[in-house]
Amino acid sequence: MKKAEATRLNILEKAFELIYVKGYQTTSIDDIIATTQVTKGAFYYHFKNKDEMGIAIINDLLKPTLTGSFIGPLQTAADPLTAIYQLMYNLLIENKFLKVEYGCPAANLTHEMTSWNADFNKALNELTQQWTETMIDVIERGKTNGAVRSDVNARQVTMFVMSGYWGIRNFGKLERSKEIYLPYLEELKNYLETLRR
Amino acid sequence: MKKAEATRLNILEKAFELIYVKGYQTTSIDDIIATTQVTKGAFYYHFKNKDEMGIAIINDLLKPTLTGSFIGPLQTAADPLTAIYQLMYNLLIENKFLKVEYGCPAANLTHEMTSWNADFNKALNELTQQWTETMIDVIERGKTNGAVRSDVNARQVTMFVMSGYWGIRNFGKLERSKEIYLPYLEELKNYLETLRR
DNA sequence: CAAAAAACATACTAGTTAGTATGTTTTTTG
DNA sequence: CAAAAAACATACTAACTAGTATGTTTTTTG
Repeated sequence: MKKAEATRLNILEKAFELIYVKGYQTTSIDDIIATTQVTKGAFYYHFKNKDEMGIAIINDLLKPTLTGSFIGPLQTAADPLTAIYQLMYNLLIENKFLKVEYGCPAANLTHEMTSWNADFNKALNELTQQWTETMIDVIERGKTNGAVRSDVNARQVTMFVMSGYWGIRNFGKLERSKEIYLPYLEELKNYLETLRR
Repeated sequence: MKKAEATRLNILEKAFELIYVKGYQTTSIDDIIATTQVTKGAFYYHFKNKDEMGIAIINDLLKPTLTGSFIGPLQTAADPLTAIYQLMYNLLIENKFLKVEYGCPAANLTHEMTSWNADFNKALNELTQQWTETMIDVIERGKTNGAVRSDVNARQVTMFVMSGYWGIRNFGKLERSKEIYLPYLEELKNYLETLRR
């Protein structure tokens, strides 16, 4: 039971790529088996149906990535405000995997699926919660060690910052150029400075 | 040529409702003609194809609404910072048409369509530009009349604020409750106050 | 009011979709 | 190494999709 795991992972990765670019609804099973070179029998051996595969993408691919690229950099940071800015800068400008014209994979799925699919909603909610709670913790830590003003509401700030991130991804899709991220990042920096003690 | 216009408008309005709730790709022509009680012949008399109808929804329905509900309140305002906050509050909390679980119609279409459909991209870009430019003007006006600090970068602030709006709509879809808007709105208020002279 | 154009109605088609039925091959295990 | 289970392969189906072909009805206009 080792090759089978590889097949499953291969399906998830290729399917994720297609869905990131084309959207979930418009990526067909036939698309997926064509690009994976896996037959339909193999696909349905590993997944009960398309939605189960979609949920698996969130839980088995996105969650670990989130932990690595989104959560790790925050937790190890000395100064929380700089860390938040640096994280956003990295995600928007440096990250080679996320493409400006395709936006944020998690945000895409949220937009497309959450209104009418409870399973996707649950999985994506957990994903988001994890990021949110981490950022709240980091800010609270900053309040304790004196880097952040003590009257700052950590949850409010987190919601505000994360909303900005998702929203600027929307602009990116419209403009199809990372240029559009720059004024956002500048103002994010200004805003974060107002929280400093 | 009066009844025909009514038929066309009826199609656009019902189709928009369906698309707002279900998404563009997953709303079929058959769905639309079923809820409008209009036959397929009538539909294709008014629209060359599905995409032409989609673009018409943006240009003939969304643009006028934007002008009324999003742009008007900004232009007539005395204090720009309060006006921006009030606009966001109204859109998120008071507005009876926009539902928290379905998000922002323009953002939904942007997420779903812009990556691969140039016509949708263009129409949605124009829509967004109109709102952006208005907000920039309002802030610049505030700088002139002394309500806003003169070192504030109006475009940066606009991008930052509008990103927040779109992003918090994402959270709303996940949480399916307007409660989630409140911490965002509080922090928006805090942020806007830092721009005051 | 009659001819012409506009507006709508019905029946159909070719392609695509998720999913299944029924196999065969490969791997594991006693 | 043989039986059993896991992993994969092929061919099919029923439902749905956007769009069309070919009508009929309604409205406009000279």
